Amino acid sequence: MPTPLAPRARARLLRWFRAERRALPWRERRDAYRVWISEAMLQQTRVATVIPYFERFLARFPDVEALAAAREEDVLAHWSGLGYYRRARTLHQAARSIVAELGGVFPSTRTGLLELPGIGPYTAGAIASLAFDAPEALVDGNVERVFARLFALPGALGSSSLKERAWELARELVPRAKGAGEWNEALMELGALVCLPREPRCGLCPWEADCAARALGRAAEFPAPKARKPGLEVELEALLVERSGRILLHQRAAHEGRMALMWELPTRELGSEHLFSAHWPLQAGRVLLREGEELGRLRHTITHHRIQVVLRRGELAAQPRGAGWCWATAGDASGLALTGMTRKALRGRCASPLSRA
DNA sequence: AACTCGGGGCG
DNA sequence: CGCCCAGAGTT
Repeated sequence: MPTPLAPRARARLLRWFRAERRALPWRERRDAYRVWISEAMLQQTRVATVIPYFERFLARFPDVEALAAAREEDVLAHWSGLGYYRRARTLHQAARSIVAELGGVFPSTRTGLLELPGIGPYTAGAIASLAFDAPEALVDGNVERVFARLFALPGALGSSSLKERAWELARELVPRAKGAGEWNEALMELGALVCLPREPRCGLCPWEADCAARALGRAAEFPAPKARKPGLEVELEALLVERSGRILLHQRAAHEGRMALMWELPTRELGSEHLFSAHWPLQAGRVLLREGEELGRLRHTITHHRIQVVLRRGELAAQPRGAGWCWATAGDASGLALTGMTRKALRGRCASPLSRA
């Protein structure tokens, strides 16, 4: 198969990247641990969102041993607000596996990396190439979009056909000897800075003359948009139970699909859909809570649910005891693994902002 | 192959 | 308000 991209074009991308690459915290030093944490956080999450989380996380868990030794709840607390909390759990499990089974040494091959929980095809390629400069390809949303335009590939964004074709091209194009990491990073950076989803800045692009979609005058039309379902409407009721300056929080069960082990205001779902729990959290089968006056409403969106939360004052019918309940001050709350919804509900009510030190 | 999982920022 | 983001795991 002929090389789909001329050597001059390849060199043009690298020249562009060396001139334009952003200074990002995880680019300061390239060890496997830092690459891994940044890649895990960056899954489906914007760079600007990740930066403060990355710095707090690295300060608290500076290496894989520190992460492995931490309690899961502490890891979750440092993830609170980032979303996709399974990432934090698999990160923690993988750290323990690396320390317990691999002597604290990071796998340096794609196949070795794929054995670890939370590391899929993209992240394995990223760690192998960025941290170890192994000749491994990667395809993320940026690369998929760049290739869809550069080669005018058919298929919707995220479709298996486009994704598979993008992986083939990525494997063909990645440097065999050295420089795989820089090449991969340059591709992603081009997607992040120039080959933007809505309005590509073709005038700034090192591949403007090479781009098939541009030649058709339809760069912005590639890739085809993904079909999306409308979010389901959900109405929740959350209770603010206060006692001597503290707020009652409830911890979601470990087996909950969503946001397991995260802390939240006691919550139930109104209406009949029951996409969330329809009842107040119980203790030994007993109802502990009664709802009082309405305090306000807020909107929150999680993946496919559009949620309206009615915030009410709550009263205790019995004394909550044992694990799964806590009385938190504003200060405590900043160190807890709160759900985003609870964080939002408490914002402005807590004396100090919920910034995690 | 289709679904699920958070949350935010921007046009 | 819709769209998309340095995806992975489950069904």
